[in-house]
Amino acid sequence: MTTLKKVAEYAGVSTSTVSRVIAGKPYVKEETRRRVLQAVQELSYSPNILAKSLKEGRTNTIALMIPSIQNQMFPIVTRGVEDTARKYGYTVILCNTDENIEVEKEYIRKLQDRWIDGFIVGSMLPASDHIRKLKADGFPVVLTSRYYGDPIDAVIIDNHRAAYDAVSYLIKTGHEKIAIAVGRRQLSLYQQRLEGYLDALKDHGLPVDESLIMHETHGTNSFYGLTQKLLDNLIPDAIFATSDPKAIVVIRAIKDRGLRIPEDISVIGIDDIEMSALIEPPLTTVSQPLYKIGALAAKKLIALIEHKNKSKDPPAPVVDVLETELIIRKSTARRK
Amino acid sequence: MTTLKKVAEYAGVSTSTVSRVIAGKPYVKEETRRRVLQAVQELSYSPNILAKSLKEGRTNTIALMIPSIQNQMFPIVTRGVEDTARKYGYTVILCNTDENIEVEKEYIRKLQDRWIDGFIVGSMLPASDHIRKLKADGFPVVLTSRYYGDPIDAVIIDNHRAAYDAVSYLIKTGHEKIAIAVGRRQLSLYQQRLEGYLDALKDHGLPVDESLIMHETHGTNSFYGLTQKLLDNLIPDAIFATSDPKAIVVIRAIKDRGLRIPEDISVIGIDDIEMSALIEPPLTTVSQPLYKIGALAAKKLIALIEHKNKSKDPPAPVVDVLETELIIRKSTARRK
DNA sequence: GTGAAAGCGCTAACAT
DNA sequence: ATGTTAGCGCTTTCAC
Repeated sequence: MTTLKKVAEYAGVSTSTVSRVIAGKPYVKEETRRRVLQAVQELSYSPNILAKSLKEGRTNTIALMIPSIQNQMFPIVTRGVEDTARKYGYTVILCNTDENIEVEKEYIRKLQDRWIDGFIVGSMLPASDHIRKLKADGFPVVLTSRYYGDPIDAVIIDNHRAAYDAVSYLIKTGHEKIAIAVGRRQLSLYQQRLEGYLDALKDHGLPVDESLIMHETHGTNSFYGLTQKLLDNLIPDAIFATSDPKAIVVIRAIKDRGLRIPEDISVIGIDDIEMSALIEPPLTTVSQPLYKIGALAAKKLIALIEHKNKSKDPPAPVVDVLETELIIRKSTARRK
Repeated sequence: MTTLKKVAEYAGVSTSTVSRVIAGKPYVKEETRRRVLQAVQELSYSPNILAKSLKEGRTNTIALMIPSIQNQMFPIVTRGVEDTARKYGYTVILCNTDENIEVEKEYIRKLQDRWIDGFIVGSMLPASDHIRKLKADGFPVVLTSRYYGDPIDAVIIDNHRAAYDAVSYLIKTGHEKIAIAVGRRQLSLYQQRLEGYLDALKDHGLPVDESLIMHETHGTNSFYGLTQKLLDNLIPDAIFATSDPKAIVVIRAIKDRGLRIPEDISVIGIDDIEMSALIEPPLTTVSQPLYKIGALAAKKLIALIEHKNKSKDPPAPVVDVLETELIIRKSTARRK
């Protein structure tokens, strides 16, 4: 283990001089600098970040909290975060919370003790008061995807509008009996998507049929059974899934029932994950810029962190709403 | 910020006593212990892990290096790693290398400076000498998936056998013209899977037809074009994809050609990722225990780390070969 | 320009 | 059973 001290001895200077050279600070004679650099080279010294962090009170590490990396939305978001973090010299710690608020809390506690510089939270629940406390305690926090109106920076999409666009498209292409697969109601993003669906129906003069509304019971896969049950009673013109993973399960259920997509039933989703274009039929969906969401969240968080280092008050939170786009593929077709 | 010292003053004892109590060490009078715990409570003290790490020379952090979390194999492996790490009190840093050896090197350097306790490497390339050096320098390292016979702990599957099983199954169910989609040759796991294919053919008296062998050119998606080109010349009985993501692309290409699966062409893969059961038709594949691979790798790595703390010599590396299993679904059908 | 020395918060001999 | 003290490796005043 080569330390600063050894380099100093080797170069015949003091540790503070070496420190200055390493940090690229001024007020070092050119010749001295050269000698130190030489020593660094020859001893192949590299600084101990831990000691540096202890001294400086920051670790250049951020945490990314998500429900689960197995949800296909998150690998892309994660790449956005990680690529950006790396670009700025930060490392990221990945935390899967499984929607379990206790796991989330435990992570927060542990990471605070580690002096994590900031948090990107994609797993926020209405009850996640520990996240709010984090922010209130002055920790840099950026929310993604899930946002409940708190005074915290966030990167989201307009969920109501994405759903409204999807359902309007179905209506305009002649669908009338439109079912919906809604995710957990406690997540406002699903609540908003449900409302987008309801409003689209209303605005186009279509009635709301409660029996066409499927509510998630226990995970995404529950839509397999729910769809089967729905089909026992009636065949809708279309099913709007409030996320692509749900759409994929819905499609599986429809096919296992011997029905064709889009001939018998159209299916539309929201997300545009990688698989959406690859499944059969390729899924019509409203894309959200997942990579960009991650990248922007990371960028904002890092800005917050650097700002904090200059010890000003935290700036007023800003919520970025990114654009979504309807991607028409083969899982929907004109009716009548 | 509450520190040990403040707790000590508050409780009217020395810092070492507080340290002892926190660490649960013996030789502390029951009443003193209670008083300290009380102080810890009231000041809501929690230790600074950074300082502790600096002192102890270990960080309870491990790095997981993978090609990309966007490759659908890795979210599952990652969950295995992370769940296990958390259970043992470790945090994991996620590193996507994009198969870029420079990125890998940069990560290693950065993480060494951070005093990462150990590495799980799922991105090993034949040229990854920096990983070998890591191990040689005494760092705990565990390899997953990719293994080139180095004296390093590893968790892998028998690739030759997995491929052999897949192809043998095709042959036994009447397929003769069997094409193969082979991943990058420089990765021995694909080389081995190719050999498994070749040997299965040989053992069953089938000829090898070079024109049936598709080699990956630039990423998984290149198999879309390769498959199309293959189908221009001939329609094989089956296509063996050396991984499920490749199988999914191959299926897309076949369908876009207007051919049916399995009626016209059977398709078989290796992996059994979550999507494999959901696509149309559900994919016949040889499953590998991805979660278990991650979990076992983490467990082994942690054992290595704890062993190292007792400062014995590192134990001889052991390579664990986990079982694979043929999962028959709907993408293959009996011929003739 | 450069060096001495204090201290970030903790642990672990060593003393008592 | 408890306290004193010397670092872990680094940065940063403050002198010179």
